[in-house]
Amino acid sequence: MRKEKKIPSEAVAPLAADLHDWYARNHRVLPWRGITDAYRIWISEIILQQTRVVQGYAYYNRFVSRFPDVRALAAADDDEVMKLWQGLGYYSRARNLLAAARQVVERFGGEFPTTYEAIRSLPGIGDYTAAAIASFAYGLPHAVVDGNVYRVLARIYGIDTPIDTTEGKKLFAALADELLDRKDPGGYNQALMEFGALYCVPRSPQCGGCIFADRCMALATGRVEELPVKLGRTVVKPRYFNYFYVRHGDYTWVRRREGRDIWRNLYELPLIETAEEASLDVLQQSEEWARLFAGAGRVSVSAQVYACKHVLSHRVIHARFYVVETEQLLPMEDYVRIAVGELGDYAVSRLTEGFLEKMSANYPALF
DNA sequence: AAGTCGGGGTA
DNA sequence: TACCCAGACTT
Repeated sequence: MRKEKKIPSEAVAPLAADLHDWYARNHRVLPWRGITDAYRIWISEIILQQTRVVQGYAYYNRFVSRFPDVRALAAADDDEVMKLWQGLGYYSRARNLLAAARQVVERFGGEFPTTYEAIRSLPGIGDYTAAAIASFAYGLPHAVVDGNVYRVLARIYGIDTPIDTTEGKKLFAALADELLDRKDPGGYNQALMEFGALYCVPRSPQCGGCIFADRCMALATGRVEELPVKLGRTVVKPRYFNYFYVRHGDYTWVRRREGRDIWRNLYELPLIETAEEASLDVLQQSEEWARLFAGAGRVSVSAQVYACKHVLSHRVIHARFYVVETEQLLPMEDYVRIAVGELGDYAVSRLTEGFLEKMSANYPALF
């Protein structure tokens, strides 16, 4: 029989009273705070998934300005939504956002759902986001558990169960629910997260003046820097992308990325991905090259004009860019021909954006 | 339970 | 560098 792991939360004075007091004195003023519009709260929560406030701030303002309500978003063009999301990362959020807006219109008559279960059923909304919307917009008693909550609770209660395990997730969810202030779930949730974001920070928190210094197990045992525990192994795999900025007159070519891969629904230049670093010579002898430039006539290729390592959380992309001018107008299967000036209308990855910026700075004649 | 999906900030 | 950020979804 396994020993029941019970966190003795009764042994620690409840956090709510001190938390509310701290929040009143220290919280940031943000456009999605102090409102009850579930639509705007939802937009902010999706944008802020795995994203810092400073990074998402401008995106939020642009989004709610362009799409003031759920019906406006539901009617939006897919590419425009991707363009608004460009540079923010985790693009499935944008795709799910649009899909969810359309479901709100179809399933709920255009009114954002008002129960936890209904909210949770929308694409892109998991346990955290459903609890956030339900408590902030409707005052429903659901505890949020995000990275901040894991950290604050792990430290105060001295919990070293890894947070990225099923056991850890269940344990913290149960504790957060037990601690939730039922009189003000939304205010309590926001305060707990804000406390983690501003004060109980991952590294070098100033525990000296902490409002919980008298009851923090981690501080008492000198384990503040060790908690929370995460198993997390980040294996970074390399990929090799060879891009071609193809020109014929004022035309160039782009393609929308499809399939289960990074940057789905974003646009990119003609690409040959290789299993390892490849020279231009090798690329020119490949089948992909032949297929790409079939019917191009004489093809003149620049030397590599731009190269970089694009680092993602679990990938490092070794990218090389070349400029190609073709004698004939290309058929270029899979790619769409556009005027060079229209490049800016298409949502692209930060990698491609970086190349385009570099090009327009160094070779303005090509743009 | 493990893998995938971005980009940027911080020590 | 390594870790983290108002996580969700797929396999």
